[in-house]
Order: sequence, then C-alpha cells, then structure tokens
Amino acid sequence: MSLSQTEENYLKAIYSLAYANSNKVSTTLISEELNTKASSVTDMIQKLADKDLVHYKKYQGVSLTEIGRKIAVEIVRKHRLWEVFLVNKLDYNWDEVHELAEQLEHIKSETLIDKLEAFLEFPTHDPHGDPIPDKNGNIEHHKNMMLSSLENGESCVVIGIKDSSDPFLKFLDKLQIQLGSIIKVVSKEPFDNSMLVETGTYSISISHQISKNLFVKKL
Amino acid sequence: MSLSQTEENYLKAIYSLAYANSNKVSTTLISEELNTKASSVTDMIQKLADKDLVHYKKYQGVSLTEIGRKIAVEIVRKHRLWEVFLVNKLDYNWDEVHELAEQLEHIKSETLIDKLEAFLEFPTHDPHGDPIPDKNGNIEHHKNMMLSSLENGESCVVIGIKDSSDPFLKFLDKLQIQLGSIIKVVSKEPFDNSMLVETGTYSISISHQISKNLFVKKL
DNA sequence: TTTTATTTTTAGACTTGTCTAAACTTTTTA
DNA sequence: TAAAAAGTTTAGACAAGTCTAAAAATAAAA
Repeated sequence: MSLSQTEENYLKAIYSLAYANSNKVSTTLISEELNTKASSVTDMIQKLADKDLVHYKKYQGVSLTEIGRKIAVEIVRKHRLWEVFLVNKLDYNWDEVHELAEQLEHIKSETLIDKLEAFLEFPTHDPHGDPIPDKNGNIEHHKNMMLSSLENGESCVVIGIKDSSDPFLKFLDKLQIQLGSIIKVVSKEPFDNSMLVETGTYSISISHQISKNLFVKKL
Repeated sequence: MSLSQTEENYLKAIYSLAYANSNKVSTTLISEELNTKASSVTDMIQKLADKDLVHYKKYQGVSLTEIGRKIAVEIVRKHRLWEVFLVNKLDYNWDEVHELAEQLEHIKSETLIDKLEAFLEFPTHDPHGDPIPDKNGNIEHHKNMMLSSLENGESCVVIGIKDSSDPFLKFLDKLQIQLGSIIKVVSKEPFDNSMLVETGTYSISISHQISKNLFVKKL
C-alpha cells in the first residue's frame, strides 16, 4: 500500500498526539497539529479508516490500528535517522534540521533507510535525544524524568529535549546546554519553580518552563 | 518562487529534450518523456509560460527561458549529487539510484545541496559519468566522442554512459565495463558495425548499440 | 433536564494535475 | 495546392486535498 505524503503526515500526527494524550485523539487536536480545518481532518480520517489505518467512529475520535501505528513509527524512524545524517554528516545544527527531515521522511524506498542507518553506524537517538525506532517498529520510550523533578544537591546528565522547537533549542545553545551536559541542582525556588544549577563552570538560573522540558538521567 | 514537483519535472524534461533536440521541444515529445497525454502537457506549458519559465507560442513548441534553464540545471545538479551520495556513501550500485534520485532532487532547501556537495568532496561527475553543474548553473558538456567512432588499434577510457537505463547499466556490469575502464579497438565489422575490443584481459565483441552509447576519451 | 456552547460532520465549492473527446493547426502526401 | 494525416489545443470532467458555511451530535451549564 502506497500512501501520499499527506496521509503519512496525518498518521504521524495521530501517533504523536495519541502518545501524549492516551490514545484517542480528537478532530480538533489533529487540525491544530497540522494547521488545517477540522472539516478537512474529518474527510481524511474517513479515508484512513477505509484503508484500515485508523479506528474511527463518528464523533468519538480516532486511534491508530496496528498497521497504522507501524507506518507511523516507520516515518518517525526515517525522520530521526535523517536528522542524525544532517547533524553528524552535513554539519547542521540541531535547531536547523526539523523542516528538512519533514521532507526527507517521505522519500519512498525499500532499502534507503536501512542503508542510511548502517552508514550512520546504527545510532540509537536523534540529535534531540529522541530514540530511533528499529526496523521492526520497536521503540524504547523515554523514562519520564525531567530536570524539574530533581531535588537540591542531585546531579544528572541531559539525555533528551521534550520541546524540540527552534527557539527552545537556540536558547539551550546560548546556555551551552546540550545532550550529555552535566547539571547539578543547587537550589529550587518554590515561588516560581525556577532552579539554580551548575553546568560545567557556570552557575545559572533555569525557569520551570525550561527544566520541565529537559529529559535527564540521575547520576 | 516555489515550484511543485510536477512543475520541476516538466522543466527538467524540457531541458534534457532541448539539449538532445536543438532547443525547441514539441508537446508530444514532452508527453512521451513524462508518460502523460499531450493535452496535459499543453495545460502545464501554459502555466509555466505564465510564470516566465518557458517561451511558448501555440503550435510552435517550447523552449526554456533563462530562469527556466537555471531551475532545470539546479534540479539536474541535485539529482546527480544525490546519485553520488547513494553510490559512494550508501553503497548502491549505479543501476539502482536513478529512481531514488528522482525523489531526492525535489527536496527544498537553500543549503542542503551545497552541504551535501562539500560532504562528497565536490565530485565533478555522477556515477554514470555525467557532469555535475556547479552552484551557479554552469555545466561542462560532454565532448561528443563515442566508442563507435574509434578506429582499429585505438585505445580509450570510458568516461560516461549515454543511455543510463537500468538494463544497459546491468549489461555493462556483466561485461565488466565501468567508468575508467580501458578499451582497445581490435577490429570493426562493417557489416553490423559491431567491434572486437579488448578490455583488461578479456576480448569481447561489442554491438553498435553499445558502442554508440559509451562516451570515451582517446588515449 | 432543558438550554446553551462546543465540537464534529456534511454539503458544496475551489485548485492542481490529470484525462478523453472534439476542434483546430500544421505538415505531409498525392 | 487540395486532401489526408499528424500533432496541438480547448472543453468538460474527475480525484485529491483543502476550504467555508450550515447542520448534527455531544458536552457543559443553568
């Protein structure tokens, strides 16, 4: 079965929304994710349901079928491997690759992505720390620990970014925070949930907005 | 100006047909190249003419404008650089890359192709020996010497393939002929224009069909 | 529980790129 | 150079994906 780019984008959107919102996804949510109107989403959902890619009952929201999920994960896999290529081989910065990967993920080929994976030496995570699904559609999910949940005195390594938007990534660059950075919590401010942390030689104050978007592993 | 994939494919088709047929290209020729109907071509040509990408007068055929040519060459550049990537980095064979490059050439980005070119260390030719245009749209054309034009006793290096179709490339593989292969003409057969040649340690007979599709440089 | 507000779906329309069939040009040939 | 053939364009239609506006269903509030 060959899908259009649009269909693939819908599946991907449903996949990521379902993951963030416990499975059932509403028409409006999808329309916001894809910058379309709810009516367009309804049309497409019915098409995807006809192809058995989503479960759908009028007014009850959608969820992916097993096939739908598999295709969605495959697209995520392609997206993340291309991001690795762009950053590791073509020397792009981590905040520049999303748009390009959105295009590259739709390239159709039986063999390309596996060859690319081998060429990149089987990376496990993309440049933002997101795990890369294997070719069978298995994906190891983030343990849900954010920097914001640490206590005074604890140290951690940054292993992922939750909000991979351009401005956030650029801001992290300014703070010299990247994957692998080691952060020690000096003190937490109860008033606004900001925290004082040490990274390398710097001492900086980090807002809650930031700390709750950094996946970390305790040391 | 942002063009659709379809529009880009029309420009590319007109470019390569114009090159092979001295500039003016007919509707039917384009329709054959793109596997569409002549009427569809007429529609699209009118659209491209509105955008000043082609010169067009009813019933008189089309040719590219300067802008149109520039865009077409840019697509050729992308196509060939991606082919180099696929063969040199991802380990594809030269007969497997055309289709994939047809998709990759339409990826939109200001920077991608230049970064790719640098990563590939500024190749001058694609895996079939076709020259890669530079970023300003300059392209060095093949000197038109084919193997078939050599005389008895002359030697040459294979520098390009005129017909880069799958079966032809596979056949060359079987004959162990590749770019850089050295070929010596032993004798030409006037009856069917076939020639007896030596390549490496082999002596083989080559049909006119083959010898007229191999670009060579005399030694 | 009835009314109001919100969300979702349907109906009809538009755009892009395609097609077939018919009309029109140009070219070929007799 | 007139008739036939070949090539090109127009007209009208269709599929995909989108939109607006209106109708229908669900959820929230009184």
